[in-house]
Amino acid sequence: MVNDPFKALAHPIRRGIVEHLAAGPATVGEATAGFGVSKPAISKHLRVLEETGVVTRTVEGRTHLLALDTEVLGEAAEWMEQQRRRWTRLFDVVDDYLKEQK
Amino acid sequence: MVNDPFKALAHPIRRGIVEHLAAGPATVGEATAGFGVSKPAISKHLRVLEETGVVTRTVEGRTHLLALDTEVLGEAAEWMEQQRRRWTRLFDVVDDYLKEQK
DNA sequence: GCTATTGTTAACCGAATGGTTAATGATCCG
DNA sequence: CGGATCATTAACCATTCGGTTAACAATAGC
Repeated sequence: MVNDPFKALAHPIRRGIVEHLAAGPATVGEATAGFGVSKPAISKHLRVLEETGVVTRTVEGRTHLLALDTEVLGEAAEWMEQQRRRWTRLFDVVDDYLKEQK
Repeated sequence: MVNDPFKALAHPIRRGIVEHLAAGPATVGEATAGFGVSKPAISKHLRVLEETGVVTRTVEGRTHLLALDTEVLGEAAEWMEQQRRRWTRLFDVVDDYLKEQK
């Protein structure tokens, strides 16, 4: 089991799938067209995205409907923003201090 | 060369280093204490973070001063937020439509 | 019922990742 | 100078990752 959203987004093909699904739900074929890899390769990428909870799947007949589940995506983005802001705030404090010295 | 911020953040130790540096610059020893791996392992993780531009290094005597460079971090967070929002907006539209049907 | 379509699973392979120990560089300090 | 300290590089090893082909499963449509 993977369960790490950053790891899930570490591969460009997987980010490509997410980008496609951000426009709305799609079948496997639709969401993964044009990546230039075989179908088994795609299947593996999808499993990683599912395991982290980034993507959900609904089987409808012989096609599988994929959709983004943005909760995990949001949490990960929030983590990054939080780290960025903590550092930026400190940087501003130091910057102000340096300006005062002049 | 790695140069992919998502790949750089795919490893928990590397995220741990980023978290520490979000509190302010630190030496290698400070920023990487308590991860329970050898120093060469740490060196490799640092190289990955540097190659993506997430972390910068300033050599000062025999110690190396590390600091976050939040630009790349911000770009990655922005990408995720953008995907999330695009999907959420569509979801809201569909949701509203379904409510109207009642 | 046969065939095409959609997608997965199984088995395998090479390359990358993440870790180790041993040796090396470079600086500080008595 | 000589030792202690901070950190990297080199060489090696096991595991994971990302890809392949071949075979299978399940539905759709003639």
